[in-house]
Amino acid sequence: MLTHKTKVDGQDVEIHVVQTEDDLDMFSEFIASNIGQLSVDSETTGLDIYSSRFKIRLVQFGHATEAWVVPVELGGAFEDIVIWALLTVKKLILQNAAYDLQVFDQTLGVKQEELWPKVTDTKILAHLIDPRPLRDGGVGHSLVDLTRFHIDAEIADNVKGLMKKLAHDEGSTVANIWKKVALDNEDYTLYAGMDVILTSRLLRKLKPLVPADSKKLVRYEHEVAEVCSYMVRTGFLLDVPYSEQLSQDLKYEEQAAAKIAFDFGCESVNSPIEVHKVLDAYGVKVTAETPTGKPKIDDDLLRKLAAEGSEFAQAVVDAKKAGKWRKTWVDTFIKTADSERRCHASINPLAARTARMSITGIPAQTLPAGDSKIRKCFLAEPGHSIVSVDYQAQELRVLAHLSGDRNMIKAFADGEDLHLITARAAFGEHVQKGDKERDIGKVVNFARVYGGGAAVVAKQTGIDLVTAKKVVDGFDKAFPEVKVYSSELQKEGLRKGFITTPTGRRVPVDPAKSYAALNYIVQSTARDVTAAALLRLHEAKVTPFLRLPIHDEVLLSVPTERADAAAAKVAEIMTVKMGKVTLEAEGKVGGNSWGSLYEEEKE
DNA sequence: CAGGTTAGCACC
DNA sequence: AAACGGTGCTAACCTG
Repeated sequence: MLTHKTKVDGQDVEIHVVQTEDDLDMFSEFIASNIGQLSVDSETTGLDIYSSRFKIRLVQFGHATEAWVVPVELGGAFEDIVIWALLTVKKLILQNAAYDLQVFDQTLGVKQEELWPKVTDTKILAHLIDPRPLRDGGVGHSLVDLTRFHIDAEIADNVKGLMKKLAHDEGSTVANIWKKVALDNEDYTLYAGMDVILTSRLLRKLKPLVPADSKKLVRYEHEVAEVCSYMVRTGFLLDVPYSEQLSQDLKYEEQAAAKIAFDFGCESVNSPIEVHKVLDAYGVKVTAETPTGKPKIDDDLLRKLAAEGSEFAQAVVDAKKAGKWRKTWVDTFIKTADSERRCHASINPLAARTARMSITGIPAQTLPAGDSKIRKCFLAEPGHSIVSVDYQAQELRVLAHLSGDRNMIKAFADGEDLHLITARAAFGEHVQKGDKERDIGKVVNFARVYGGGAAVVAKQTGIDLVTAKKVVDGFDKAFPEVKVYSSELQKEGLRKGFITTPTGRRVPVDPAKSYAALNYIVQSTARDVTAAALLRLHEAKVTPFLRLPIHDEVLLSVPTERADAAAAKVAEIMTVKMGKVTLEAEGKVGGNSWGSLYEEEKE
């Protein structure tokens, strides 16, 4: 057995590294004498839990002054004892539990279901204390960032530097070192052991910092994380032959368009500098600028030029689009699919400042919605249909409730068309459903939720600034209490530096952007409506059918013969009353692919 | 040259 | 008086 002795925050700490089976007796004594609570972490070959090459290497247990590192990669007794320890310790502390619990599930066969009820996740606590990432003025949520702020900056840098140094020593990179490094490497085991010691210390520091209002969110967020983690484990079935064909078709499209652009003298369509060079040579003046003052070459400009007959601009648009669709979507799906053709998107249930979720790996929140091509890559299970259940005008209904605006509440209660109301307040009572004035009303309704004004509306709709102002005023006239509520909220944000949502969540408000307070509370409350719905669906045993949450929507795969009934049932479970406003969910039943819900957009 | 930043584009 | 909120990913570009 190897023992590292070092100091954290001025205190002596010991990290014991199990090397032979003889060391396991002492390890199990450590577990037995700390059976109430320990922090846990694992080291693995990478982050691709569901790939066939993925392996677990080390598992670490520890408290504030002592850690044990077990080389589970060796299997046998090392693996057995770790499984026993995971199941035996009564409370487990982890930093980003969803990751390690999926690792244990996949590699050791310890089901997540066994462990979630006894987990405390320091990352969840950190987010409830301050949801901002480093770049937005927060302290970050990674173990290193949290250690730097709450424990000791030097230790944080040392730990971070350890793997960097190791990668350098071995002639590798930080991303690749994890699978290569020797299991008993001293830097590696020191790093591994330090992680659990720091996690234990973090829990102590973070617990008292969770605001009193947010305390009730602690359990709730662990449960949301749990349900999301099950969805990730299930994965989404990929139509591999279709995806491969689509990838080829897109590649062909991209190359054909890029060839045309090349013949105009543009070597790379993705380089704004290159594209500008060609446009400039043809006498096109670009007036719009990027934030750093360079000519702005975007889709808006290129489409305008294409519409005026520019073959070059059209080619650039086509090549860029085909390239993005292939590289960002289709090829990523094919690459990440496991041996059973399933894609496991990774869901971060608590991501944004507002607590909105984010989905990475397969960026499922951002697949093109105007064309079914990309979403057709994903399939319901054999014999199943895709079902989507989404909240109707979720954020506007949340706004109606929060602001208490009588007109808005009444409009929703009577089933009236909110976009029409805004349009009529601006343009007069003659506006009808199909009119373009109603579309402008819709843009204004959303812009108001986002904190946008007349300039934004003008740009988005193409109408002039004066008319845009008129419609924005129309909104304020139609729903006067929204403005009152917004300014009260701004004041609160400026006074306290944060606002508190109805669930008790603190959302920091930047003094230079106090107008964003309204959007924050609406977005965050809407997120909690969907998150709470996930918990009710889990309670109702729907989880095995869930595929993904997408903001105001939940996506499922359900047996085809029961699809209509299931969609109705899920909608019923999701629908909820908020004061005088009903947050109504509506189910849609599709065919075998996700894309089937996006075909032949009518109207 | 790895890793960070910028620009652009996909969504709610 | 006005104020566009939140995300992820890629290629190109920049920097230590």
